[in-house]
Amino acid sequence: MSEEKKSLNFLEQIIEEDLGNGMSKENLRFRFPPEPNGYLHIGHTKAIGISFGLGETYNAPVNLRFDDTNPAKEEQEYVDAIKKDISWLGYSWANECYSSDYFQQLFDWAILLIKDGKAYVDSQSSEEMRAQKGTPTSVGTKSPFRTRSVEENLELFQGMKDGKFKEGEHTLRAKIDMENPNMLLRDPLMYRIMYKTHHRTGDAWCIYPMYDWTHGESDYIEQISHSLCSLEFKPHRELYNWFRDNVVAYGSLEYPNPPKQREFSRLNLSYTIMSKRKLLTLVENGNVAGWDDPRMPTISGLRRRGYTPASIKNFIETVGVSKRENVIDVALLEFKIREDLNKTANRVMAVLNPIKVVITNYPEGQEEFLTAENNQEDESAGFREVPFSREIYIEREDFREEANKKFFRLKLGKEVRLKNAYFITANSCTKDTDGNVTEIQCTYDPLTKSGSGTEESMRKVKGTLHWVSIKHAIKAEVRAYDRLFLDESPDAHKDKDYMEFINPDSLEVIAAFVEPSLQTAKIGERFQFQRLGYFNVDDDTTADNLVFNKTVGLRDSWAKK
RNA sequence: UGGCCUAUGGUGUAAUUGGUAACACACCGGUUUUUGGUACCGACAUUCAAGGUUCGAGUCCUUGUAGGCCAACCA
Repeated sequence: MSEEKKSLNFLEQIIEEDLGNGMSKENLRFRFPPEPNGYLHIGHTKAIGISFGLGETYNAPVNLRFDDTNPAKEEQEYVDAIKKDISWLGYSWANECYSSDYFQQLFDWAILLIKDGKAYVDSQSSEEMRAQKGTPTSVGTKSPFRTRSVEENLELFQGMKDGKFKEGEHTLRAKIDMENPNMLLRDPLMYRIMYKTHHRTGDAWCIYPMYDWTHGESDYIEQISHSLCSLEFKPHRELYNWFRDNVVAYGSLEYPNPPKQREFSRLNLSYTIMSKRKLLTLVENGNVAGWDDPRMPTISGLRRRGYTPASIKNFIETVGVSKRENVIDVALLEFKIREDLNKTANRVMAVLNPIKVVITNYPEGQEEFLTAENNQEDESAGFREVPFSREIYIEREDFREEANKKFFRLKLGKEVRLKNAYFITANSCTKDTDGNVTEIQCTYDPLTKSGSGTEESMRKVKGTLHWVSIKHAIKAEVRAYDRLFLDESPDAHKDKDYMEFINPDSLEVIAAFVEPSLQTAKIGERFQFQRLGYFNVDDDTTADNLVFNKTVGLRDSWAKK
């Protein structure tokens, strides 16, 4: 209704232009094409958000295609994890596709290219071919096998497929231009021999197609209109077009619409890395507990950490799409999860670093249940009862024997409010032989009960503290996380390895006390521990061991001093 | 001694396509507050450089400068 004219990003502009030039809206089709060789991370979310987002805005189908042309690196485990992550984000694909479904079609087209003199079997070693390839500043030279006859090429290629040769003995190459300034056009490899069992095709094939040959033709077969990928594939576009334009000659009846590739910049996040290979290393080195370790920038890690799909989608939307290199501040991601959780997470009280408080004028043995609002941002969240008694825990850092006026919390002779309870005044404290405070003696004012409406309860005090009743509190393990790397761009240093920046203190395990209502908390459930941050129940939780992950802290303008 | 791509506040993204440079985060300050949270208000700060075209340039032209990508039988 509101015609807030949302400005189009450059990809949307391209699509609008194509539509304006006569492309039918029904022909719009996108795809997200991960290689199942690792887990998806927040960087992939950008690509997912772009393609699936375009699918939503144009009501066009989006395929999930596994680019599974290298059985040496790919596994079913990753296929399953990727599907789970995309579903969790809330996207659904039109078709679940696999590049391996097209192996036969690709092979047939390769034969036609050979017959047309556009591909040949090379029988050199990879070293020899690399030497002939030239460099970015010097041209390449032709392979001695480049002029093989069509008949010989056909026979050798069939032999490759039939398993008559050893790995490395022959390859199939496109015959393009060894002197092209774009090195990808210097007779790129189309097939290599590989005796590896594929997670889907088993041992049916012993030659596997390369990325460039496979990807564009898979787009073509699926009739993808806009094949969107990240910037590093820009040089591949020429090759993408070469294969496409040659194959269209063979397939235009069955596949009328040739696809086109466009590139956008990938997402980088400060204080973390976004390389599957490097993330794998963290897992294998034991720097983290696994791909879904809450410190990992993987989707499964973020999920376990307590991030919501909505917060991640909002993040991606805010980040935008362009063609320039960028590093997004993690603070934006953190803002997005706080923004979401502030509205949806119920508030509870938990004490992470306890110190005992005895309310000396509260009758021994007495207890009462006080009414607490679950979420003042959401009226439908309702209320709960929290037990109060003579002995409670508060945070150790919420008490000082003496402090200046800027310290709003408990100090000797001063009054503070206990959230949802009473006002208390600190009168004295007990210390151990080292001088550490072990107990604080306070008195409470019975007339100040929260919600009682009394004049006393309306009194203004600067500080409000959270607390738990010692008798009623339950123990919980809290895992607090810090950033995995201490450097803003850990893998952007030419002279230093990213491993040098690993934060040795990225995980802190805390024995905490939480209010009893949390006894029934379910795995995955999210809460705000008041004044501390947002926490969710970890997968490791068992009947007798409650485990929380700290998703993110509250914004804290006091801690900054 | 190559080819391609990109340059807008600290970070990212916009700018009706040549017409007042805006939005979000971060940072700083204030108001409200039973979370030092939230909400609200305010401040700071920007077109890579130099020329040129034009009444008018972030946008067009020229020349530079800086950064990124490209030499795997990986994707």
